[in-house]
Amino acid sequence: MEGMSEPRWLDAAQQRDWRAYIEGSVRLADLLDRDLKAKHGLTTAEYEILVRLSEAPDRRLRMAELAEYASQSRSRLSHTVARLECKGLVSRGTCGDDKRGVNAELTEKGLTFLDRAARDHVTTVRDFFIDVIDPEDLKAIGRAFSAVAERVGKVR
Amino acid sequence: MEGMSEPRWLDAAQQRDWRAYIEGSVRLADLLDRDLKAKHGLTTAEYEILVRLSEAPDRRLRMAELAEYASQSRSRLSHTVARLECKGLVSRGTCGDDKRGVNAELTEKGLTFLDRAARDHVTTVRDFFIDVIDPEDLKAIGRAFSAVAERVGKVR
DNA sequence: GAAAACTTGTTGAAAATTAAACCATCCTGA
DNA sequence: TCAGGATGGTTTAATTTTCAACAAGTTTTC
Repeated sequence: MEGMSEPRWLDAAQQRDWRAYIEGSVRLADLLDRDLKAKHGLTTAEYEILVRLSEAPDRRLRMAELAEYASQSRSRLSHTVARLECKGLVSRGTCGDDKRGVNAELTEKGLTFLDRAARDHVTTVRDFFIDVIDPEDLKAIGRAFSAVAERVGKVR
Repeated sequence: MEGMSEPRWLDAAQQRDWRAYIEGSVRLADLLDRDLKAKHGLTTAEYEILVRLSEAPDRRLRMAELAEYASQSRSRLSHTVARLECKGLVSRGTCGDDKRGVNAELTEKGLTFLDRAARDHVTTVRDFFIDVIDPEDLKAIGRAFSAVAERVGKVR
């Protein structure tokens, strides 16, 4: 089966849009990273974990679920939660029914820490993303990336 | 100046769109990374460098420019180009006028290697991004992220 | 024309991420 | 019931990225 067919290349406009997306998203991610690190000593990955935990019932989730919500591999999550535990922002405990399971829980300290970080973060997101984009275009982004997430999800 | 004013939080729709973007973009990036690595042993960062070089006059650029085009720090670029040089895909030489300058150049081998990788890559981009998105929404993404890139650019 | 200030690119170590091996627990079916 | 296989999570090692310090070259300033 080595009859490699000619790929359908992107047309000029698609190419331009795709490139714009790559450049914009990389630069934005870098900025958010630096911002979060400078002001609160947090990685974006760490921040994401704190957010998901804060929204969970009892501010607690099993590692596997947390990994899913935060779009991280389990291995990565283990390392990152270990770091957050050192900082006292998260604590780990076994979960009742399944003895393999581990629950990560946001500590009191973690919650107040997150509150502060979230304020700054949302301001930056606004400054460099939301406020720069036409509201209709933002909706389009929501639609588009929901579709992408779903499409990619099927293959994981 | 510690009169921290209340941040303007995102409204429900903005929140939803922002989250969708984060999730979709992270999952897409992961997928593209894995795909490129599995099929060609390349990082996305490495791939990006090869692409920029291939488009430059004489397939050659100064490190600083390359860093700019590929949205990478100079340090990171140094390391990455070193790796690519080991693989024989890129070569480095001093540049004439400014003795501090270093030119990175795509080798013949690098070019043919990139050709193959690009085929597969564009196919995956199509499968999981372009073809999943309404054409009008893609245009919106182009507009929006151009604006974001410009906005972020000003602050670097 | 020389000192100060800045730019370019690299380096080495620390931090983070990925990949693969691993252990313990849980589930399934014969 | 118990053997085989799957699942959940951690761990170790390899790879990649970041951070800070640096050497060498250029520009500015006086």
